[in-house]
This record gives sequence, structure tokens and C-alpha cells, in this order.
Amino acid sequence: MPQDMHTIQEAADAAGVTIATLRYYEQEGLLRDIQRLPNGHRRYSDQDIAWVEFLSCMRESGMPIQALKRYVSLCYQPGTGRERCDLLTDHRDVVKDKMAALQIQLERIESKIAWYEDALAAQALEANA
Amino acid sequence: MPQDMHTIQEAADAAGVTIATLRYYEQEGLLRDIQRLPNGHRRYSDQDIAWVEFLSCMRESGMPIQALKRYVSLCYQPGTGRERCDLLTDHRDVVKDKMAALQIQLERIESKIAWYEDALAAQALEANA
DNA sequence: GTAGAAGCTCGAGTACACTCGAAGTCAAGC
DNA sequence: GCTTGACTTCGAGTGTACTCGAGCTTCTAC
Repeated sequence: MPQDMHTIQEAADAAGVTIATLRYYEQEGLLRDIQRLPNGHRRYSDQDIAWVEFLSCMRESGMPIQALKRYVSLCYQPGTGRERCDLLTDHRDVVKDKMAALQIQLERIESKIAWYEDALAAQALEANA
Repeated sequence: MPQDMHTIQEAADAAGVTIATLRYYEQEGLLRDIQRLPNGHRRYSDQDIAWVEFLSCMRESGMPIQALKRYVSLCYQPGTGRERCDLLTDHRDVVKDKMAALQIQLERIESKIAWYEDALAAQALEANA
């Protein structure tokens, strides 16, 4: 067994996901051709782990499992570079929009916090009077 | 009926949520003391709508219903300004963390897009050779 | 040779935030 | 007077992405 093969626990820790998630992704076809020992135990390569990290990054940034499935299946078809790239570009735009929305929401929250801080300061002042 | 009272449909449109969501929020106690006509139909004031917009902003920025419930119940208790403010501050930090994470994810996605663009350009070049 | 840790499969269960459907009421317009 | 459309309640259903539990195997250490 090459030195760069890892148990499911090691892979989960390295990629920052749970063991259950690794099995789930494999079941959903997001993670393919994971090696097995003769006893059936999975063994993950560094490349597998890097791929899981990528999947995790896409998930955390809000890409649905379905879109990821589509991306993965394109990765197994040659000549689909443009489609894959477009898929990523679409997702990038979604992420950018989400960040813009979050920025506006953040400002709204901060203005409400400022309002409370003012009110609380005024109240403290009054108490001291 | 004062002129600033709106039907549930108008309120939903104005606040950017569905009618079902308005009723759900009311049921969950996020939205209280909504006026009713004698026939039982709800009537929303401009203030109610502004409050729904605030709820919606919090939800969209990721605050769970449970936290919002806690915030709302504090709003009905006098002398809880500090707690309410702390709750908002905690959420603000969560939002900031989420934006920072999204920024990192965005960069990763963009570097992958750049990689594809390069590969596709090289491929086009090869096809022209 | 046995305890304990780690792995396996499979189907079912969970959490969250809505969302829907059935059955009914009510007012306005034709 | 009857249809239409907007509203009501209530309980049940949905979608997403995991997450868990049961029952089993397999390896290592004592």
C-alpha cells in the first residue's frame, strides 16, 4: 500500500468533513473509484482528499448537490471543459450575488446595533443624572 | 380603516415574502398583534411590514428562526436592550465570518475558472495550429 | 481467544423552514 | 342567487443534506 493512502477517518479529518459525509458523497457519485482493501475498507489517496476538499468548498459556498453531480459527471466526459467552466462561472456569480446581499444585510444589522448602543448609552447617562 | 393598513397579499409583496411565510411567522410568534377585520382577515400596518422586512433580512443573512424567536421575545420585555444588542452583535459576527469564508471560496472558484480558461485557450490554439 | 476499535451496508430518521391541500367563510359583481 | 376570488384554519407534506442505528466483519493488542 502506497504511503499516500488514508483511512476514511484520516480522509474525513484531512478534508474537514464527517465519515458519514464521505460515504454519502460516494453514494451520490460525487466521489468515484475510491480504492478498497481486500476486506472492503476504503482507502483515500491525497488526490481523493483534495477532491473532497473541493466538493466541500463548493457545498459550503452554496452549490447544491445536484449541480455538483452534474459537474462531476462532466468531469468524466472528455471535451466538456467549456461546460464545466460555465458551470463554475455561474456558481461564481451566485456567490458574488450572495456576498453583495450579505453586505447589505450586514449594514442593516450594524445600523440596528448602533441604534441600540446609542439608546443604551443614553439610558446609562440618564441613570447617572 | 386607516390608509396604512394592507391585505396579506399586499404585505407579502411589499416585504418580499410569501403569504404562507407571513402566516408561518405569525404562528411562530415572530409577528404579533396583527390586526383583524371583523371577518377574521389580517390587516398589516406599515410598521408590521417594516418588521417583516427586518425578519426577512435576518433570515436571509442566516439567523435561525429559533434565535429570531428569542430576539422577538426580548423585544416584548422591557430592560432587555443589552441582551438584544448582544444577540445582534453575535449574529453580525456570524455574518462577517460567513463573508470571509465566502471570499476564500470565491477565490478558489475563480482560480479554477482561470485554470479552465487557460486550458481552453491552449486547446483552441492547438486546434488552429 | 477475547475485548475493543474501526470499518462495512442498508434503510430509516432528523432538522429546518417552509409549503400545500382540504374544507370552509365572506364580500362584490353580474 | 350564484360565481369568483381573496381570505381563513389545520394538519400533513416537501426538499435538502445529511445523520443515525442495527447488525455484521475484521484487525490489533493483551
